[in-house]
Amino acid sequence: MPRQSPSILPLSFYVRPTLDVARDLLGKILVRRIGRTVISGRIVEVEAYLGERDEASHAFRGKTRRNEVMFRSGGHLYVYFTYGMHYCMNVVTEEEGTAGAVLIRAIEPLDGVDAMRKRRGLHVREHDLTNGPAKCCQAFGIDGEDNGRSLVGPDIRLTDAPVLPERLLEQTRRIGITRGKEQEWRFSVRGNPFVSRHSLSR
DNA sequence: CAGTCGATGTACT
DNA sequence: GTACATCGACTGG
Repeated sequence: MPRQSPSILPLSFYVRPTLDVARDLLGKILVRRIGRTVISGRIVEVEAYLGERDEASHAFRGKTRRNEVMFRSGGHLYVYFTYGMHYCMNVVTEEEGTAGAVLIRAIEPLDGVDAMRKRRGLHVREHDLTNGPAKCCQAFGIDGEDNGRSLVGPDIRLTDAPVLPERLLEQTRRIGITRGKEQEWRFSVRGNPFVSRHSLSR
C-alpha cells in the first residue's frame, strides 16, 4: 500500500538559484508512476550544474540539441544518455532562458522496491539499487523518453518533506568529472547508507 | 577496502 | 576522432 500522498512541490520551488534548489532537494520524495506501479524514494545525494560559468555543465558552451531542456524554466526533467549505456536525470532550475540543473545521484528507496529490483536485477542488494545516478534512472524506469517531462505532471513528480537538519547536510566537491572540480556543489545526507561512495571529497 | 579497466553509443569539435 | 555528470567485474592487499 503506497503511503499517503503529500503536497507536490510547486514550480516556484524550482525557479530559484540552482545551488539553493540542490540543497533543498535533499530529503524530498521522488515519485514515479508507471501504469499501476508506484516507485518512490527519498533523495539523499545531488550535484548542482550551473550554466555559462560552470565548466562542468553541459550548458557551458551554450544551447545545443542535447542540453536544450536545461534552458527551460525550472520544473522539468533533463535526462541525458552517457557512456554508451547509461541515463542520468536532472531537475531543471532557474527561469526560462537560464541554464541550470541538479543531478540526482542517490535515492533511499521507499515504495516499489520489488519493481526497482526487477529493473536493476533480482539479486542486487537493496543499498545498491539506487546509489548512483544511472542506477537511480534504471530503478525508476527513467530514460530518454522522459527528457523534458514536467515534474508537476502524473508520471514523475517530487513531493514535499521536512527540511533536512543542518547537521545532516554534507557539502563536498562534485565527483566523476574532470573539469570544475574545485567547487563544493555536491550535497548529500551525512551518514546515509544510500549515498554513493566514491567520495574522496577534498 | 582501493585501484584498474572494458563496455558501448552519441554529441560535439 | 575524442570525451563522456557510469557501472560492474576484477585484481591485490
